[in-house]
Amino acid sequence: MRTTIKDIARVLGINVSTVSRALKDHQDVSISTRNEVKRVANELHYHPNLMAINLRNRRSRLIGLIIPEITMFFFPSVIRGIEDVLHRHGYNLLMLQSSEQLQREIENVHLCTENGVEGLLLSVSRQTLTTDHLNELQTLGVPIVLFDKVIEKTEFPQIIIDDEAAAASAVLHLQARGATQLIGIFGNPNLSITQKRIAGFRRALLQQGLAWRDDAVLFAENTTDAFRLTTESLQAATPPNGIFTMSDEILAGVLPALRQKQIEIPSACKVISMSDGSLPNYLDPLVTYIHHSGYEVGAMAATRLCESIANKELILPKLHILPTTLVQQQST
Amino acid sequence: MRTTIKDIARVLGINVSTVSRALKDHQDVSISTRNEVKRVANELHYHPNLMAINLRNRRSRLIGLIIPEITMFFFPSVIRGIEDVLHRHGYNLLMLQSSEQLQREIENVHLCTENGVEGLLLSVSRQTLTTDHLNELQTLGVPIVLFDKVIEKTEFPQIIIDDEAAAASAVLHLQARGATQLIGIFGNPNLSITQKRIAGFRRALLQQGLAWRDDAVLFAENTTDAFRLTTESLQAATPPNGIFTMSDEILAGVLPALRQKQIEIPSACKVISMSDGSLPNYLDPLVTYIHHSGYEVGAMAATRLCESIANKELILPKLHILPTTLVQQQST
DNA sequence: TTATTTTCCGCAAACGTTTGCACAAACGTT
DNA sequence: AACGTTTGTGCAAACGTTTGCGGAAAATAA
Repeated sequence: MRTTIKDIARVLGINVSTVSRALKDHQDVSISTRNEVKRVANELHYHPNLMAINLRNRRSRLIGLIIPEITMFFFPSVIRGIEDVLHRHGYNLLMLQSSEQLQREIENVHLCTENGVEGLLLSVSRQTLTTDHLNELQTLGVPIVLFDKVIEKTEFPQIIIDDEAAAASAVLHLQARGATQLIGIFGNPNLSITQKRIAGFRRALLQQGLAWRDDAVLFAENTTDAFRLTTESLQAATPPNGIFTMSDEILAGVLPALRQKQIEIPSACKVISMSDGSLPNYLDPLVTYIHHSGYEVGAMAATRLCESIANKELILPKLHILPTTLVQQQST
Repeated sequence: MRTTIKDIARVLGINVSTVSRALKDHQDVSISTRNEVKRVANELHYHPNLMAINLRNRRSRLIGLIIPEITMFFFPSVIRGIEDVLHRHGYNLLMLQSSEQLQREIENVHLCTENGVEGLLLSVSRQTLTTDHLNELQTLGVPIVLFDKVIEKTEFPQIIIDDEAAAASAVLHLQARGATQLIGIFGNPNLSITQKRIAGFRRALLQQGLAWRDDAVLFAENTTDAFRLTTESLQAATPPNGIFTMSDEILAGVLPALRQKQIEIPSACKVISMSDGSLPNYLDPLVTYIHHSGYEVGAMAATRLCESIANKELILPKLHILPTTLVQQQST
């Protein structure tokens, strides 16, 4: 049985309230009893019961994190950023997976409500089209920050990057390197992150007077999809000589497809991706990418959340846009 | 303000105890009031306060997970396995990072204690040499399961694979393919996972009468280390023609080093790794590896933990050894 | 009718804390 | 010596639940 404040009180023959105050160095308690209390607390290996404290104080020091699925792509660094910041602010992380299912996502939001999280970080599932399921939590005064996989139709604050510009600059880079027939492979089209990258891709293509192919914009749900789409694309009448991939996950499918078709990079086909830079370093060839830091996204999302909890302000600036940089590899 | 059971009671002019029972379809409450209660609960968007429930019931439905650092290697799939199983058993995950620091790990164990976790899953940090810091939690009757990064000197149950055999079979495979000068690159030598793989590597080397080089066993803390060590090794008088890497993280450093030195795989140098199979699929060339499932490790660890919570048995069989399989790639 | 059982609900204590308030003892002031 | 002040402690309520127990009203049995 865990030792409680009561046990300490009983041992010393004093009241629990005195023990409680002594443990937090309250001025009302004499130095001598404070020391006695601490001594006994140590001897009995006392640990405060957070459930009781939280109930009493109506706080939980818990932040909910809901992500579609924890894959090796992008999320590990995001979570690292989140955990670091939350730890620094004294919060703990309740991690939930939606497994790309809206139903699970909704359940998880409820779990967060019931666990009394003080804030929620959310990256939505593939099936999520609105943020209606967040309204109740918000009504309760719990701040919510969306990051990375966000959707367009929502008034919740979001941490993202300048997707439009990033995608556009990727196109410019491909063109500068001599690519003329471009395709872009994208993820879930519901996500605003995807829509914006498509927009940037398309805008740059048109502005630069580049060919607009039927298969200019492709959607891959995962790495396998990306592999298949790339392969198909390469079999077209005029195969692409420039490929933009919007994520590591997609890039991971594109490269093997090119390799299998024995298409040389970058001579026969240029490739550029958007990435947080972890995977591309391990691939061959080292592909050029628009770098956006997953760690930064996570850290920023967590920071914003903590601030908004501290200030009790629910109305945050809607968007927070993180910078991106071009990481040019010699080989591409 | 969240609506509570009291609010519902007040609205209906009945006692909270009746509401409580009604909500869980207790026989003692008439069908009609049960329905009334549920109706009002719905209208007021009632969500039970888990902090109160947990305090009252002395349970938390929380499982602590402490890992050194959430990287893209191995842990994502482990966490997926853990989360899936825990969710199925109605548990939530409290995720803590030790950032490879013993101090943080100890703090995190305390956090687990204070949050009243009902079980702990632990993968130790680089600095962890004993499991003394777990004793207190164990004394409290909280079951603990170690997985993957475990240490030798401990009586806690562990989920691991047959590391010795796996490493040995890797050596056999390299030899069968014609490699004669073998080196192995390993991770943290404190971990029993490392020690066992070294043992297997060494045993097979000796049994097969293969050359024992001064640099046969190397230790890399991370990918960068692995790159450096490989490069150095290749500059030796007799460069290796077979390399065994004990993890994806190391493999990710070895391949670029070989590539930079323009050493052909597998003609000039054979490579084999141990992996959960995610990364190797994206690398070029596709290297052969001893497959062990991260998902399985996580799922098994979580399953064992849930069982042991359910049965209130703290004494689990010490080791649980998961199977491995050789995944042979055509190219190597 | 009366006696017995069943049905339904309320009371109150408990889980481990925190905190406003009351109050006794010791102190300092005229 | 009579009065305020400070210092240290205890009492009790509260946070939102659950649950054993008791008992009134209703239903059934005699």
